[in-house]
Amino acid sequence: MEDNENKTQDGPEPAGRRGPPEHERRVQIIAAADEHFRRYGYDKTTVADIARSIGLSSAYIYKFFDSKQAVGEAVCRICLGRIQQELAAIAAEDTPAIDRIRRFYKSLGAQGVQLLFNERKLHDIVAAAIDGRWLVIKGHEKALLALIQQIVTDGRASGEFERKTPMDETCKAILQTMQPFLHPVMLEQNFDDIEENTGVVANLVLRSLAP
Amino acid sequence: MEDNENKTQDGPEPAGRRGPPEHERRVQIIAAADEHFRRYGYDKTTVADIARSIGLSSAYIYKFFDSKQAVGEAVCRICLGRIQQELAAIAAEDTPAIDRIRRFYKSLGAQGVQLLFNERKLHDIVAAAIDGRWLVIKGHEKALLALIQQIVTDGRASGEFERKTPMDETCKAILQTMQPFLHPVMLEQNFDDIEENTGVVANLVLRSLAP
DNA sequence: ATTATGATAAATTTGTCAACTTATCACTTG
DNA sequence: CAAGTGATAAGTTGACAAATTTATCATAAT
Repeated sequence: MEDNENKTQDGPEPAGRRGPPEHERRVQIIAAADEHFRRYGYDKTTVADIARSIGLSSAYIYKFFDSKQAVGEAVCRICLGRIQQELAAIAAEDTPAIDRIRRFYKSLGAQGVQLLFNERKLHDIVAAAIDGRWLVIKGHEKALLALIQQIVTDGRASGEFERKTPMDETCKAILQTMQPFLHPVMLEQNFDDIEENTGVVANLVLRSLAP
Repeated sequence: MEDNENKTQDGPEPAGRRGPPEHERRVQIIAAADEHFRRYGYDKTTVADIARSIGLSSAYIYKFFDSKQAVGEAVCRICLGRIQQELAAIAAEDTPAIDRIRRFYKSLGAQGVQLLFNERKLHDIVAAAIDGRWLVIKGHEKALLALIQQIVTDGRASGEFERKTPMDETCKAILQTMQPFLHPVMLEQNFDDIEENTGVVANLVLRSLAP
């Protein structure tokens, strides 16, 4: 069946796991949690709710996850994974790196706003994840950094971008400039001109990358 | 005596005011509020606390301010005004615009961290102001934008910076890149490598501004 | 007129305690 | 032994009355 939605994801093994790593139940739990979190929000769904919806006792959930938060992280990972996937597709395109940078910013902003408006409850979980320093977030940033590096590397190879600045510094700085479109709190505040802002920042970054 | 601390500030008249604009009592109220907010935080100090500390009834406070929030905005304005002052000094320096940009970022980050660690209660008020969309914040951003424009204009005149990109776009984009060092929530999350980050972003922006 | 207040309605916060939730563990079932 | 649960301690939340706080107004003093 269609399992591994978490492939674009970060590091080796997700935190908060417990028990058999590859297990049908684990998948079911995450799916049920995702559904409940989406509908009622993280706070309002109890572990018992999740367990009940797949006909289990809540105790059994803890055979697979350390805590409710760990389930939250798993759902969050999937959510961020979807965002990463679209961005990864852009990064991997066979188009000028300049275009990819621009589209990267646009997609980031658009997906952020989409989450904010159409999947508010998930947006809230991501916000909670950042606030609570859930480490799924570190993974997300690492993933973005890798995608940025991919584009910059290509751009340097093709002669579109300058080659003097240390790759690391360039990528770190670019990631910083994405914070306004990445961070839920910022999105909530600036959603009204995200489109314009992604545009002008992408332009600034591109001027900066020019050879 | 030493009154007008709010000179570097934003627009014409601060919101939430009421009654005589230039009045000794107003100054006293703000001073008392500043002291209480600093020590006990915005939430924990009551209008009565402020009034009592200058020997007035709380009703009289409302002759000068629309609401407790309006008093909060006034205090917030002074706090942000101090930050603006330091930044204005940098913007006005007679040094290469390149240096000023770099120092602008550094100062922004340093002052943000300083507020976070040494004046936590004021930091919290600024956070509340942003969250509640108090309009003192819009004023702050406007002021920053003006300072950025000042530096960029100088840099263009001196030949340090390129002249093609519309001034407006450039400044807006630069302000966006400052969000990670400007926004209290971001500062709380990234304080540990603010110094490095202001550095790399300033560098990125300077490469972008290069002619 | 300007400076100032007490009384007061409406909104918000605080404190309390019962109900609920999280997480563990010893235990059962197939 | 892998799959699964009931009982339960510790921690958290919800409901709701009491207390406090915000904000206004009519009125007094200078």
